[in-house]
Amino acid sequence: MIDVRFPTTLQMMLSLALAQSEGDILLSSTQLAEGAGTNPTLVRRLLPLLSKAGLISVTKGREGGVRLARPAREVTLDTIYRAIVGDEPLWTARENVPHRCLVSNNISSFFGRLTREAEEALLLSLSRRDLAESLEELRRIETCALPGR
Amino acid sequence: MIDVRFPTTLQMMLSLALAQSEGDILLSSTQLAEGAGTNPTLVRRLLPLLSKAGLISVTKGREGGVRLARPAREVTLDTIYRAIVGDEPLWTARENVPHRCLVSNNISSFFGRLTREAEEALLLSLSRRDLAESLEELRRIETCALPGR
DNA sequence: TTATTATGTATCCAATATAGATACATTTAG
DNA sequence: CTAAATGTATCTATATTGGATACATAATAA
Repeated sequence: MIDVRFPTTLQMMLSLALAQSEGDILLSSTQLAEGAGTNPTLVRRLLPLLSKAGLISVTKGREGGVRLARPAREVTLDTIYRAIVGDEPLWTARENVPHRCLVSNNISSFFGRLTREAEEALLLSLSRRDLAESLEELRRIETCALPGR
Repeated sequence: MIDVRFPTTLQMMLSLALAQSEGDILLSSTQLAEGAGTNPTLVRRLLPLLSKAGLISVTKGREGGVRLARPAREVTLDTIYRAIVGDEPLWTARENVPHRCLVSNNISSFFGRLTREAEEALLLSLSRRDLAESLEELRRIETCALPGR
């Protein structure tokens, strides 16, 4: 099964940014799930990760729900990625490689370095966008997609 | 199950680069598999991808085997990644997201752009290393790991 | 020509990770 | 106290990968 946690979380965060811009509205896990085309359980599994990272603020109980914990402009997409993925490296090498030659002896260290470098490049790319800017991009996309007349 | 095709392929390519530097030696899928801690079947599933990408040259039949098709200096790691991963995007968004609002209407386009950008950054990072340079790095790692006296 | 020894593939099974569904404990506002 | 939200546990279905076996195909040595 394909891992859709990052795209799903990103859509949740964009929905929260939109709700914030429309007057600090709280969204429930059910509403977030319907918007993202998934079910409330998955949303409720993701919320604590975002909450621990300080990106959202969650209120339990009646009249509770979810909102962004910071202005949309201050939430860059790399922090969302990190909140969901955690310490998991982008790529994982095979374990139990026998040590027999220059390559097999040191592939693990080498691959670790390579992975960290690539990850850094990836996160830097994500850090160039924030939620507010992304909402603007969504608006531009919607405008472009309108049928011409 | 964790996907180890890229790390495995990278190790195979490094082994081939080492074999090349030691006198254009051919390696069999069995030898490559033993070095990488896997089985010949997986290696033989990966070889055609590298071959189609023009990175290796494979000879069937008795006395056959695998060698690099180009000098190690001219094989950058991004081409290896592309050969194995193909067109598969780095991240895949969920399908069947209902179109109901600014976010859900346009998330698919937005996420596609984001993914392509991140992928580009990733490949650029990989393109900074080639196989020859990587062998040198393996040698440096091995030297550093020697116990001091 | 024949035996040997490579790769290329098909097939099957096992292991693993994620998504989805249900249920229920916990928390909080009214 | 009730209603309604999140937090979590558990189970199942599904998809993907890796490993094993077998065999077709190809090419070389003898």
